[in-house]
Amino acid sequence: MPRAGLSRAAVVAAALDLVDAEGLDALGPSPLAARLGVRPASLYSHVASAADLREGVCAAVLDELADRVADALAGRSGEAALRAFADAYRDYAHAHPGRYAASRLPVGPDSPAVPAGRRHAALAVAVLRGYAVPEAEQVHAVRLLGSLVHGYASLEQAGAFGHSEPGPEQSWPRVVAALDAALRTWST
Amino acid sequence: MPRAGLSRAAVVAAALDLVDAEGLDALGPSPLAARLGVRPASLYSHVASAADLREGVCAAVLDELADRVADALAGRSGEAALRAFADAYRDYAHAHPGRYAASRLPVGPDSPAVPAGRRHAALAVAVLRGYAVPEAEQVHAVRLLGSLVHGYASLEQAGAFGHSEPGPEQSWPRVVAALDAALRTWST
DNA sequence: TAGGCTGCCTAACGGTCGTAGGCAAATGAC
DNA sequence: GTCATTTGCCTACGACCGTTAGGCAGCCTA
Repeated sequence: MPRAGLSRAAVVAAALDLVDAEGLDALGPSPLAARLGVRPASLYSHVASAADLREGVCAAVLDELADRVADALAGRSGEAALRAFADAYRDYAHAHPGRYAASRLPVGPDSPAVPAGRRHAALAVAVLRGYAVPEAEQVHAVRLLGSLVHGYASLEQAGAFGHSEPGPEQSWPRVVAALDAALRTWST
Repeated sequence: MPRAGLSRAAVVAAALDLVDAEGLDALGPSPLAARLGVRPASLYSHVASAADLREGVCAAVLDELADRVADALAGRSGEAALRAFADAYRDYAHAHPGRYAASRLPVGPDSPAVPAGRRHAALAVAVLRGYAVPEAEQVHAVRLLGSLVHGYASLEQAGAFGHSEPGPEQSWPRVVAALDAALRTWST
C-alpha cells in the first residue's frame, strides 16, 4: 500500500478546505482523516492533538488573511486604503466563511497565531497613516478599526442582518464612510 | 429516591450558570447533568438535544442582556444613552463571559432567539433618537452600532487587546466617543 | 542488496450524545 | 385511604469521537 505523503503543512492545508466545505464544527481529526483518505490515528504523527490542529488552522488563516489585506493596501492611502482594508476582510469572510470563523478560534499565548495577529495590527496602523490621528491615540484607533470590521463581518456571517431590509451589502459602504468620518475628525 | 424537579426553564437556568463557571465549551448534556445531580439521559425529557439546549441558552442570554440594556437606557438620551448602551453590553461581557459568548451561538431561523434579537435592534433604534440620523439611514446606523459594540467586546474577550499597551479599558471611552462623533455627523 | 527509519496501520480505552425500555414517585379518582 | 394513571428519572446500550500503544510495511541510505 503506497503512503499518503502527509506532513503538518499538508494536514493543515486539508483542514482549511475542510472548514470551508463543511463548516468550522467539522474541524476534527476524524473528518479530516476521512478527507485525506487516512485513518484518524495517522494524523497524530503530524499534529499533536485536536487543539493543536485548531491552532495550526487559525495561524494559517490569519497569515493568509494578512497577505490579502497587505495586497489590497498596496499603493493606496487615505479613504481608499480604508475601504480596501475593510473590504479585504469582508470579502474574505464571504469567500471563506469557515476559514474566517477559524480566525477567531481561541489560541494559547505562544501559538504561531500570535505573530500573525501582530501583522494585522501593523496593517491597521498603515491605514491610519492616511489620517491625522496623534501617535498616542493610534492604539485606540486601531482597536476601533478592528472592532468595527470584525464585528460587521461576524454579525453578517451569523445572519444577524439577514432578517431586515435592505441587505447587508447596502449598509457596508455607509458604515465604512462613517468610520472614515470618525477617523478624519479624531483629532478634535 | 426523591425527584430532582427539573423543567426546561430549570435546565436552561443551570446551563447559564454552567457556561459562566466552566466556559462555553463545557455546555453539553453531560456536564450539565453532573451539575444538576442527574444522569445525562434524564435531560432529554426537557430538552430535545444538545443543539436545542444551546438554542435555549442563547435565547435566555439575549433576553437577559436586552433587559439590562433597556434598564441602562431608561431616562437617558443623546450621548449619555449611547454610552449607557455600549457600556451595558461590555459590562455584561465582563461579568458573564460564558453567557456573552453563548449569545453568539448560531441558531435556526425560528429559534426563540430571533425575537430576542429584534429587541436588541429596537434598543439600538432608541439610542438613535438622540441623533439626527435620517429615517432611511437608521438601519445602517443600527448596524454600525451593533457591529462596533459587539466587535469590541468580542475581541477584548478573546484577548486580542491583551498584548499591547494600554489596556482595553483605556480605549473604550475613546472608541465610544468616536462612534458618537460619527453618529452626530451622519447627516452630511 | 541489506538495514534502519519512519509513516500509516489495527486495536483498544474512555468519553460523548442520543435512544429504548423499565421502575418508581407523584397525581388524581373514587 | 386505596388504586390507576401519568410522568420523571433511571439503567443499558449503540454509534461516534479523540487519543494512545504497538506492529508491519514502504522508503532512504550504505
